[in-house]
Amino acid sequence: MTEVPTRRRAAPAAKTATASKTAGTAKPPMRDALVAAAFQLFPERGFEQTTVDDIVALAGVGRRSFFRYFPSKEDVVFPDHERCLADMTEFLDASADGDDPVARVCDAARLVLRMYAENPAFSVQRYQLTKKVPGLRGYELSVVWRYERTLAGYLRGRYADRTDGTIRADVIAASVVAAHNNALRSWLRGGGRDDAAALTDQALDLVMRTWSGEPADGAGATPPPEDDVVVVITRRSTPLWRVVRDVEAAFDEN
Amino acid sequence: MTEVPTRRRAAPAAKTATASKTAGTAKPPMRDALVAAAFQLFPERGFEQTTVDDIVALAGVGRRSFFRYFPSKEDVVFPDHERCLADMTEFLDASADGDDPVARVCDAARLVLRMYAENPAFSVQRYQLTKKVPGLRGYELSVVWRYERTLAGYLRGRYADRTDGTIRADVIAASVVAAHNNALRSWLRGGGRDDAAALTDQALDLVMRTWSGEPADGAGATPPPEDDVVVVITRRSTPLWRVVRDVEAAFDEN
DNA sequence: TCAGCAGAAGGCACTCAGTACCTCTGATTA
DNA sequence: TAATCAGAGGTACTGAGTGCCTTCTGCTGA
Repeated sequence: MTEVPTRRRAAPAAKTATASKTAGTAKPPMRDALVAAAFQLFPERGFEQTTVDDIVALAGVGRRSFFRYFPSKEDVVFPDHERCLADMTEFLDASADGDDPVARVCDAARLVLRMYAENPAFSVQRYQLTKKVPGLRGYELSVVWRYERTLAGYLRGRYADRTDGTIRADVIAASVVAAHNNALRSWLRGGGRDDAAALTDQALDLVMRTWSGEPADGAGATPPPEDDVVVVITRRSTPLWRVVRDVEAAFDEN
Repeated sequence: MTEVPTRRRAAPAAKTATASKTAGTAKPPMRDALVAAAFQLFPERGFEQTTVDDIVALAGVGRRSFFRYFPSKEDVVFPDHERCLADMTEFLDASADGDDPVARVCDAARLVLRMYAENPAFSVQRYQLTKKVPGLRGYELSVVWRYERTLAGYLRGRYADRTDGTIRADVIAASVVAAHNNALRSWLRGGGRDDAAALTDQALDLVMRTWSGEPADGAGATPPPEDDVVVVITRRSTPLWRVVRDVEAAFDEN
């Protein structure tokens, strides 16, 4: 049996969810059954060699039902992105004017990585698929594009007063997505065993250092003022709490 | 009637056949006839409402021939990208080590815009299509992705000696593509009447100012060289939890 | 308790993209 | 003139995706 992403989604299955409450044990909703069946077959035969008929036969449901839950065969490979996209939109909508816009979109990108990291085995399996199937790669690109446009839309709003607002928004959004994808891919290549959050932070750090805290209109990438930089030199053997204390002290200086 | 990239009507195919032998990459006229027929029908009925049978009927050729020239129905909408991609690869391969890598990829991006600008009417018509047909947008994304990977591949080579080489390459490539697309879209929205080159220069200027001429190998939490010493470079504005995470990640490395 | 209702699921038939395989035709060459 | 070869057409097939209708099931109100 194959792992299935966290059970969150369920627009059509909402009724079933409440109904299953009375029934005690929830029977696996059809959507999850289809994903499970698909991800049992894909690694065996490959994506293209697996027909929708194969999937519905294994799941024991009618063919027509497949397309009720997934508009296309590709959609079954990315069952959670709609939800994640909604989360990201919501997260950005909840942003305050005082926030650093760049930091905000970086945090929004972290939501996506968190979704992947919630089910490492599933994510890695999917990565194996998307790597070799051009159709799936194309689908993934359109998903990524929607994330990028969401981030860019937010930034365009925040940079509305700048003359170079839209282009700056687009470029920063692209940078964030590229950095995120870089981290995500290296995490996936590592089999999902590394610390995904740390990888992401490291990748987004370049974006933050480059784009964050640029108030002036039309100014290039101004390196941060010297006094803002804190250098910490320590040893691996030092207890973490002591490092934290020292960093905190350095931050508080002046 | 519709404009087509390189106009060559399909009539007696004999002479062109011998010509193509000498010219090497000269396009068979049937290919152009198919593109012309497609772009006559698409604006009338829409992309999805036009079947391949409609196109071949109008072009007066067999259905099988369509798929000999275009692997998919979408391909007929982007008949020149393969060539442009090859040009870009060639251009980057011809780069010298002394060149500024960022300036080089910006120039490579200009090649793409130049291709669009060669046939403004055709480009604008295609833009109208891709805007409203999700399938075509997806196809376009995969084309853009290939350009981006080409640029990133070049930059990865140029930044091979940097610790943050791959991520820097990916982020800069994404920035260049985003800036280019921003300019391209505003040119297309303007009906292809503005000065495309000027728009592109303006857009790429932000990328140049931001990324060009940054020799130093900057990094957040740099992985320890060989001994126990860990160097963390951060900024006061960075949230403490993130610093802690970076330090932790640096400690865990190796 | 039952009729009726609504929504979820199944079934059927259809369109169309894309492929495999074969034939035909016309030009070139031995 | 015969052999060959490449480009084009034709036929039949698979499989994704859709429209429409039927069936089932669980809920609700009389």
